[in-house]
Amino acid sequence: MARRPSPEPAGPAHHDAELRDLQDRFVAAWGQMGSVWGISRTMAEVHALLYVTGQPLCTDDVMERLQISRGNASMSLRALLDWGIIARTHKRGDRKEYFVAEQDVWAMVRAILRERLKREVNPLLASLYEIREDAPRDGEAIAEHNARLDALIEFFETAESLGQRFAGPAGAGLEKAARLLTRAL
Amino acid sequence: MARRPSPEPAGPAHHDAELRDLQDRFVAAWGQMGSVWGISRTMAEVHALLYVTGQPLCTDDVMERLQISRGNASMSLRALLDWGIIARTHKRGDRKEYFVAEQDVWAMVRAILRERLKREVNPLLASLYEIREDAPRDGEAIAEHNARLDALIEFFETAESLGQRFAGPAGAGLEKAARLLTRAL
DNA sequence: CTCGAATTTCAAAAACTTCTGAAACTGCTT
DNA sequence: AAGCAGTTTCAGAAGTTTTTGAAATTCGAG
Repeated sequence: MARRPSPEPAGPAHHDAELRDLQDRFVAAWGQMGSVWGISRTMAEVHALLYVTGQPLCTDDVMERLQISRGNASMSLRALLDWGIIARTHKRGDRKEYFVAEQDVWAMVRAILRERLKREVNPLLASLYEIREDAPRDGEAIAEHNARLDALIEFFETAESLGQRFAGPAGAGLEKAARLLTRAL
Repeated sequence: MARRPSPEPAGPAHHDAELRDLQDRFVAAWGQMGSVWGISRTMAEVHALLYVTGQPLCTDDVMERLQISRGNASMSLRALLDWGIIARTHKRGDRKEYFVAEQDVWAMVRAILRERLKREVNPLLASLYEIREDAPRDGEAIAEHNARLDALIEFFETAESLGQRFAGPAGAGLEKAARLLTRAL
């Protein structure tokens, strides 16, 4: 069976290679970015590929296009599902799972923010609270130490609460916030 | 010569060990966090130590307290200087360099944001512009591809411009933004 | 229930990052 | 201008993360 028998009404043939090249360049750029954030380059590339093609792709498509192993493709796709920035789909009469990337950039960023708050900020706040609670209340050096911790705690509580408010899963919260700030003097 | 002959008017002796323990716990927590962001655990620990002690420390202090090599301490301190979240100082009649962490949390966060915009967002935007410019203008598939890139570009331009406005080196820009959002319905 | 396609898991290998420690360097002091 | 305290550099070692590929597992169809 042919791999992907013209997935949509084919455009002028000479554009296909060109498009593929542009997509590859985007995948590379986004992959670079990913490795600077906490996720692996490959995971970012898989996401980039799904985003930029805008089509449902299966594990084999991803493997072939990015030249990675089955295990790696499977792991990366799963991790992206956990982050909530890609979703499963199915094609009629095909047992395979296909994956599509969230196409709304703001929704994607909201999902990323939520996940990072959960993974990074919450545990940090928990540690800070613990440390703060075990601190004695007397002594000048201790008082200064506590003040420094409190300043940090206050900042992260603000971040957490703004995150809750503007990075919720539905709605235009984040986009609204951006507009509000853009217009503010 | 004694290492650090009571650097400030000593509090009750039994508190010193306790304070040290609290500081160590903070260093560990912040170090963890650092490794999730793009910086190395050690670099984050060095910063944590400087922040939480609030005192100027020299390379040897850092080496001893964190049990790391001279090279590592030197590299980490330098990287933190590059990020603009610690500064050099000197003590009268002492040839050594000492380092202090920025103590204002908001200023610290502004510095981190600025640096991350510069290192992560700017290069990505540059790549996106390049890819976008090389794209042909005709063909349906190409048009969709371009639309996806444009959505991303728009988002990162917004991020960049908000960053410019609210993460400037001086002033209360970021804190103001946070208050504005906190009060907004 | 059995078959087989699709997916997940995982131990080992490869790739990459961080750390060390000794040597090279810098620039102050005498 | 030699000595020296302090700092930086860097090649290799140690440690960590990522990737592979083959085996185990899942799950739908017959």
